[in-house]
Amino acid sequence: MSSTVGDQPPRRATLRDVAQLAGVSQSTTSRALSGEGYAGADVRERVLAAAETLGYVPHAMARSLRKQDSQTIGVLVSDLQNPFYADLAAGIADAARRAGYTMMLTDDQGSAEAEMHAAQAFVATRVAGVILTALSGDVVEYLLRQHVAVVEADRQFAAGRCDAVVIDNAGAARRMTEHLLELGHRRIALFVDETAWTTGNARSEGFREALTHGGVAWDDAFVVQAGWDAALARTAAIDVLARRDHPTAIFAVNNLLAEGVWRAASDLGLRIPEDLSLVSFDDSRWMSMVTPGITAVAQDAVAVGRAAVGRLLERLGDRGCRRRPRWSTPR
Amino acid sequence: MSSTVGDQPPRRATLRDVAQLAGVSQSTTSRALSGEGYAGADVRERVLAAAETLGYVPHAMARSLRKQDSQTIGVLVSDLQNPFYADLAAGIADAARRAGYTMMLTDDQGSAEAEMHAAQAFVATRVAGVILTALSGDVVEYLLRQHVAVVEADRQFAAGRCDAVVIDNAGAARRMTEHLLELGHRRIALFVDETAWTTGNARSEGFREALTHGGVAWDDAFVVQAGWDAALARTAAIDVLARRDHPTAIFAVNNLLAEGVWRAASDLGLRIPEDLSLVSFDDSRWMSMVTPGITAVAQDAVAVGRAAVGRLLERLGDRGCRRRPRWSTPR
DNA sequence: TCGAAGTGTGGCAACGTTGCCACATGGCGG
DNA sequence: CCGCCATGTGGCAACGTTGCCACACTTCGA
Repeated sequence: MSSTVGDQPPRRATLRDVAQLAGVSQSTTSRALSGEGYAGADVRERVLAAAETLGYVPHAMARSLRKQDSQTIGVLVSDLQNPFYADLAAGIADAARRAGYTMMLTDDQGSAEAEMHAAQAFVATRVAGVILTALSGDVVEYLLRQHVAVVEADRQFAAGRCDAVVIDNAGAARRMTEHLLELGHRRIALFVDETAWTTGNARSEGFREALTHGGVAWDDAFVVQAGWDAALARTAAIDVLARRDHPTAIFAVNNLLAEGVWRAASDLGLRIPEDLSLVSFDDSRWMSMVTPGITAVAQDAVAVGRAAVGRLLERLGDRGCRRRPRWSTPR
Repeated sequence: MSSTVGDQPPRRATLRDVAQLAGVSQSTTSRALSGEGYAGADVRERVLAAAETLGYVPHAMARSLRKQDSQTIGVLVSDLQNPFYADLAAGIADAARRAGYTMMLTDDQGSAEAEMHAAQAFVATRVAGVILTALSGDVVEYLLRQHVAVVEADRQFAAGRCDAVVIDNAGAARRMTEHLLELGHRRIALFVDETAWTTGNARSEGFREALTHGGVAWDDAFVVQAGWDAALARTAAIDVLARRDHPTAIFAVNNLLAEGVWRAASDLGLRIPEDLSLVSFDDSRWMSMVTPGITAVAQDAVAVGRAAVGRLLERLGDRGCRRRPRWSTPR
């Protein structure tokens, strides 16, 4: 009666509003909607109807604040434009959604500062956990100090201190190299990104093992630090391939480097695989389109993402059995 | 004195803790940290030191709840594994980070249900705004009913009812088609995804305009509803190209369809561009690698993403001039 | 007939912040 | 000498939820 006469308050409906409309207390309304605790059948019905008419959507932040837990996981990858990370993110998104979690996603563009910033944002949001492809151990240490559940994906900096989902990089690299040796190659170059990362390191290891085992001498000149993008790799590859005793095969440890090498070969008029064999980690779509084909270790990044979510949920003690909310999805 | 003797409470430090350690009230602590309102120089220093030692990170949710605003934007795209959407997301992520916002990202895998679910999650989180590539007008309507600021990207379902960032699809398609006509092509097929979308529709329009203007009769058989992925497009293309009066050029309205057509041409042993001209929307990396090259409308999805964020911030009345927090980034 | 259990419901505090207000100083002019 | 401003600081309520507890009513067995 004495209320203001504003036509339509642009304010979003709150639990209090629903309670008032249904003519019951907030406590009861909460119980009716969440399905925890007693609530009479008729009351429940009235409450649900009221919620529907008001278009009530519970305030996730308020809920989190009160319950001291969050249904959000933080995800931090290196570069969304790289199909490997995009796939990883897609896998995480899918699994997270299924488990009733939402995903807060960022990429650092190889910048440690951006990475740290993102980590802080995750802590600020009190995410339930974080999945990341780190640039160094620093962020992971920070997150662990903040008691955040962390799962490392793809590469590992804090082995033993938190969960990780990684593939057998050394083994795959070894098998790949053995394949090249079987084809008769003796001068094989390795294009590697970041040896400080477990991926680059393990793949180098596998490569070296296979060479040693195959009785091929290790040649430092054939290990190329090819930088972090296709353009740099292209330049580096042109250099290497222009040498007199150029390699007859190149092993690129990721899709970007493979692209660079491929372009370099194209620049130089080299045919693959006649003039140069090219093998790679990360099976990208273009590899099957490009004229003669490239052999690649198919890394199922989507699966890695899903697995990472699985690990994280396990770690959180959540068995993935989330209740569905009671109110129906709006039309 | 009478406090419990737990060694290290795993509980995260709160404003209250910082205040106690600094020996001032919560109010003062809040002011000192946020930089709003009075705070003596010495007090400020003590508070900052206390925050540092405790590793204090402000609780973003509590802040949002109190201030009734959120520093998060919701982003909903169709498919993260499609480079177009990945780029879009990357652009959004970048611009959002710069403006001090965090991003909540999901993809619906073409599922309207997943889309609606995500929209509800956004509302529940009380995001500041949403950027999306919608599947239909329903989600947009829902979000608008909930008074959420919405920016449509790539395609538009609620024209005039909310902001949108779209390119001149009709114009670009027209110019592309004109190019083909100039090359002498008269039998041109259009591979289109979803004519209910403004993208597909406008591109079809531009195509039709160019044909009409160029005096080429419209042939329904040359408009192919090619489905939503490369595999379907491939099959469809094989069908079309096997006809006696097969087209001499194909215009694919997106990168997936172009890939399908390219593979079909490859299957049939057709050379591009000698036997078949292929033009496309979305300039993907593979197009420049694949042997003879494909002409494409380079859509800068990253830029679209950035622009969408710009629009959204404008809409929110935020001029992008966010204050940096006072505490330094942890080591 | 009375108490105990069973079945619902409401009151209230708390989660971690912030912003309004009131209050405590000190220096100053009237 | 008193009141007033400027400069700081603390108290308190509120944001929207949830969960504990207390309470009211019904039913039932002793």
